[in-house]
Amino acid sequence: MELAKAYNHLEAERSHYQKWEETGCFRPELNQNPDAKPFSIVIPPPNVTGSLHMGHALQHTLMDILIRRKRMLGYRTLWLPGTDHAGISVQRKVVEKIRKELGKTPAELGRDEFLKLCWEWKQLYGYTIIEQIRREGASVDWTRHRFTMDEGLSKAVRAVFCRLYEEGQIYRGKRIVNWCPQDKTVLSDLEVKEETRSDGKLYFLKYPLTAEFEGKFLVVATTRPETMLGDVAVAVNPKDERYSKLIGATIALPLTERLIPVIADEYVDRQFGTGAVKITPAHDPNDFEVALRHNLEPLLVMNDDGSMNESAGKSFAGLDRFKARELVIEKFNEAGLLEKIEDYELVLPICERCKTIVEPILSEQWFVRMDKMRDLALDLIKSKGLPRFSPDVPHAKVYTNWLENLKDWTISRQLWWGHRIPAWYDKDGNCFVAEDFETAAKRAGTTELKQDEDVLDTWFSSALWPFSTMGWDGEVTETEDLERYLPSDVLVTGRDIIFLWVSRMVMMSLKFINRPPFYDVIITGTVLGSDGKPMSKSRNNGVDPIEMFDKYGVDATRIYLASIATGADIRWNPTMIETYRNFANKIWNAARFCLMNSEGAGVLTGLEQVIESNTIENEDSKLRNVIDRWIVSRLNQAAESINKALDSYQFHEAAQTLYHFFWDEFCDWYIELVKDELSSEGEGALAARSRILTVLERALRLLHPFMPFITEEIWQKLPGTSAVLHNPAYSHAEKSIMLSDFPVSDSALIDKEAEKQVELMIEFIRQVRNIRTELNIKPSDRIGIQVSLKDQAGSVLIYHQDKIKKLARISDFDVVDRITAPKASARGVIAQGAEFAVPLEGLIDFDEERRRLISAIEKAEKELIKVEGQLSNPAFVANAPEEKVNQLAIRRDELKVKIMKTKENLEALS
RNA sequence: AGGCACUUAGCUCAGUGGUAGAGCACUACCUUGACACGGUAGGGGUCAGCAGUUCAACUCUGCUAGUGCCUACCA
Repeated sequence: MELAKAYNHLEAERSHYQKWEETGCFRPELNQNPDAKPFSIVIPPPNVTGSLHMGHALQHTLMDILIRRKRMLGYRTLWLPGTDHAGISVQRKVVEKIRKELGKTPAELGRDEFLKLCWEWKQLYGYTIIEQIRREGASVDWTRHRFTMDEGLSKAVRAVFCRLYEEGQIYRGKRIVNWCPQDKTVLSDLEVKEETRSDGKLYFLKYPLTAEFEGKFLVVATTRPETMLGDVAVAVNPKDERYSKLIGATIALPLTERLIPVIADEYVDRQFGTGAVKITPAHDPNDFEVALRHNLEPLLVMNDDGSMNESAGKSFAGLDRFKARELVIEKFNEAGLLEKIEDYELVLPICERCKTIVEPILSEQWFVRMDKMRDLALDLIKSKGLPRFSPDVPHAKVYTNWLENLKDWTISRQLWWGHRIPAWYDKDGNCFVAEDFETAAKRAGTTELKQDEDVLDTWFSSALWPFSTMGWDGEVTETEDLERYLPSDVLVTGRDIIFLWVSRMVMMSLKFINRPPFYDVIITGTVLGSDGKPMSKSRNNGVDPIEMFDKYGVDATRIYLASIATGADIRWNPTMIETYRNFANKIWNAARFCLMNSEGAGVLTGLEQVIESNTIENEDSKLRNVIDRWIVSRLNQAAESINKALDSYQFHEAAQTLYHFFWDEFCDWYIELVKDELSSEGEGALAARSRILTVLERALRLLHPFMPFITEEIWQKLPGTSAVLHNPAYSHAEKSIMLSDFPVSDSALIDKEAEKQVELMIEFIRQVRNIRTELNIKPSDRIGIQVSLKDQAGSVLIYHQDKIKKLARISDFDVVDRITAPKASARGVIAQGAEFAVPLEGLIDFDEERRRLISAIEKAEKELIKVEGQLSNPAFVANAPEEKVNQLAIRRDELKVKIMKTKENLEALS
């Protein structure tokens, strides 16, 4: 079997995913072990708005790594996929589409027609996203795919709404809410972002007093002068002596015909502005509270599109709020009532999605009470520490603090696309909440009912996602999936939706299922552009994951993403993805080499066979198979470290271990050290070929969760792979690396002695190579070498001298008791008392060699001074752990020997 | 305004109470039958600054300076 010279990722990616999906590899039902432990992840459903971005690719990669590894370990693994209807985002897109294509507004189209177009949109983009998730290699169970507006999930939404309403946890009321005049809907606090404007202004308006204070003014400061049209009072602090006489006085509100009182309220800060505050209860939450306390009627002066309404007066009605602001100032100025305008840095609330300035406005909406639900979530994290956030700092604390200060949740939205609120009104305005029209009608005693026009916040259905996707719909409350997979094991998501989503899933699951939705929450960082700023269209610094897949391959992109995911923000680094593309190529070529030399060989089923196959009686097998014992030991340590890292969600550590094990240890040393055996004609060649195939195969298994495609591509081609290598739970299934048994460390195969001996060989080869380079010896020149060795350290070098000769390009390897090489030699000292000399008559540059030795002595002496300094410190010897002291003492002796021998060499040279 | 995080080689970033690491970039050499998306050998850092705890601090504590993020109803 021969592989192409370079790895063609596109070809591999095309074929394997389809095969996996078709053969049911992603389904938990494939697992035939009745006692298999479940492991589940529910995907955060991507919005059906457009296409996936790098953040998705990152999160999906991490989830897939966890899932694939657990599957290979024999868990009954479910990764449940789905998509979100994303109410406001999709509605905006469709509104834009019909405006462009039909020149119509939603109102002109009508609700039903508009919704039809929304569903068409969902079909199209939902499909795109599903295809992209496939492209990522995500091993999700597509047979369980859910959409937030599927019938069952919608039923769950209605059931939850009704039950919370019946319990009084959902109510309808008039509150100051965040209003987006562009989207014409209310927004929850979490959907409102802030923008600092340094060019803001603070306007000081003079309000004329009446009656006994005729001719006097009260000056108020405001950033939104147009709201003065809705003023119902001016408030001062009751303790403010400047104004105490004016409390109870009347103001003739300019530009209106209205008279408003001066009132006293603790809310007013005497230090700020003028100490007098205009009270606009319909357009400011604080003012609303003040008005409630003083029994003042709010006056709404704005329309839902941000223009002024009739109540604002004839000259303002219909004017946009910002035009109205200009006009108010102009008129105040004309009347001599504008005291001054100051520059003022202000923070504007803006709509998260359309960036329009949000208007606080009095409106009737639906809310969920948060006090009791909040306590459910708080108890869970305080008493059981759930969910466990990773990284724990700072998220657990931020989450807890947020819950403690939680306010009621505005759940109605003035949209059409979404779950319509299951509330009906009779002609007298009485409200009937029920799961369907028939029930509502029965309760109302009439069918003349009108359903609430509004839909629910998208996050309402998302909050039910962990259990609604598993079949819970209020009527059906127990399913096999729920029993088995809830709580799911891990949630992988971004920081930005801890409050919006994570907290609400916790509350709803506890409330309705009486179980947490998940145990662990992995919070990933944000993928930033290469300029260090968040990726965005306007900055043009976005990186499309699909383009990366095409250019570098899915596997390279995946392991790159895994290698940097620490929970901190990630700056997109184009050179790193290239590094991992190169890594994929390295894997490919290593496999290519192994396959070129696989004649008659095959993967061995047990790793211990790698050592056994190189054990021959009546010979010193310990020396013979030391290199195999070394690589098997290193492989086991890699497996241990990878498993440990993934158990604690340290993906980058696992990625690094894989990279260095495969490249540095397997390719650079193991392959090079055994190369000669593979191509030999001798008896041993076959076994050696099987050994290298086996080590490669295990390495591929370790790599598979990170790089599913290339590993499957190669694995399928390795001679000797079959379902025998599968985890026992999948022994019946068609062969695939994704069902193979994930390597776990076998302590019996960890061999420190072998590691030490091979390290000695490596160190020896390195030193000889170093001498060659430093003394400018041509690569083509073979050199002779004299070696003086001690004990068994030496026996390894002697036994494997042919390999050493090849790798260090040595012609003669003379083992001697004492170095007798001529003066004109380069010398080296290695650990364990071994030294060597390279006689180089005519080639050696004395000065060069002297410089080299002096530099080596200096380096060692520098370290020795440090080590001796520490050892001669009585406090150190007394306080430091004995092991540390001993280690250092050994190091001191080593250094001393090394310095002494090197000095001898230096002397011999002169 | 509060809270949190970050500051390590030219660049992008790992990392640990006990001799500073990776990738890229850099220098020199190499068409060595897996791989130039490669190989070999190198150079390069008083781990932001100051002070403290400790036998020992890049690692723990405090302060300072920059940078970033989150939360908050101040007109």
